Amino acid sequence: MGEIKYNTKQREEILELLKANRDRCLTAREICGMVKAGEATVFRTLSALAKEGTVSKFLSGGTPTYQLNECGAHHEHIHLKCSECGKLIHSDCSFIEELEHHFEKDHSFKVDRSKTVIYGICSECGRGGGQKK
Amino acid sequence: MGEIKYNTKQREEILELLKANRDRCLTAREICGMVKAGEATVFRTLSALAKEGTVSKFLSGGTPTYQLNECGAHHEHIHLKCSECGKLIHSDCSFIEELEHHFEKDHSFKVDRSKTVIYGICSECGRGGGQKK
DNA sequence: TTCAATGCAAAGCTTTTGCATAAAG
DNA sequence: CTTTATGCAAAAGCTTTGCATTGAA
Repeated sequence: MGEIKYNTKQREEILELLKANRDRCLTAREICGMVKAGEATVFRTLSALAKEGTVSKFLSGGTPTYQLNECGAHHEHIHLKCSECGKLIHSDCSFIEELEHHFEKDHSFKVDRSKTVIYGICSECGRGGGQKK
Repeated sequence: MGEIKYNTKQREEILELLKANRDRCLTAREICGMVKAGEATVFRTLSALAKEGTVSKFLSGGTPTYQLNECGAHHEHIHLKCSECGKLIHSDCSFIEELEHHFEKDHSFKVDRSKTVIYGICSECGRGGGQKK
């Protein structure tokens, strides 16, 4: 299934799940558990979607995870990921442009927002001293 | 081997290898092949070093890879990684402070420099139109 | 109908673990 | 000596593949 030709329930369900979790990263395993589709289908679908650019694959705490790429390369936001609770925050503010501008101007480096993740501690965890492990 | 207490030849050799390849990402498999240490030791060492922040783990074309993080957690720089050639660039400029300040002030988000990686296309690849696949 | 996508189960990899042994301090 | 790190081999995980079957167009 290198390229997508037909639409199927399975793929739709996987996409629905990813949409419902736009702000989280899901592992392949989690997706398998949440969808009525076989493992092979999940992996095949995810890799087809990743190839298309519809989803992105990240490394979250050592484990590969997938997340909808609701933007294409041209959306005005970047991801902040909390190392404590795992939350993925979408930062939409205009600072991103400044950031891109800086790296492009001073380092000739074209930032790819869709892949970049800034790690740190989110407001909740920073305040409360962290919740989960 | 959660924490490192003793120094061993194996670990030294692994570190040497990583130093000799500061500007590349190596897979665990490659490292196994290039060092006289068992697989288990390589993995244990890499994960201990990653926990310490001495090395970073990336996802390079779908495969996890490791690379020396020649800085320590408290150094004034952030990493830029080229999605094209895989090069890891250390950006030392003061913009980092601005960046941290912004996220802390406007988003109450404490950036962790040692974990953050900004993806994009480096000057060489951007210019030449990319070299390797 | 036709051809792609699914599902299952097996195969292939990668990474982790248990335990006896070797090495560091 | 005491305690940690190593190595091996086995186990556990994750991802891919082959092939018959199902489902889309």
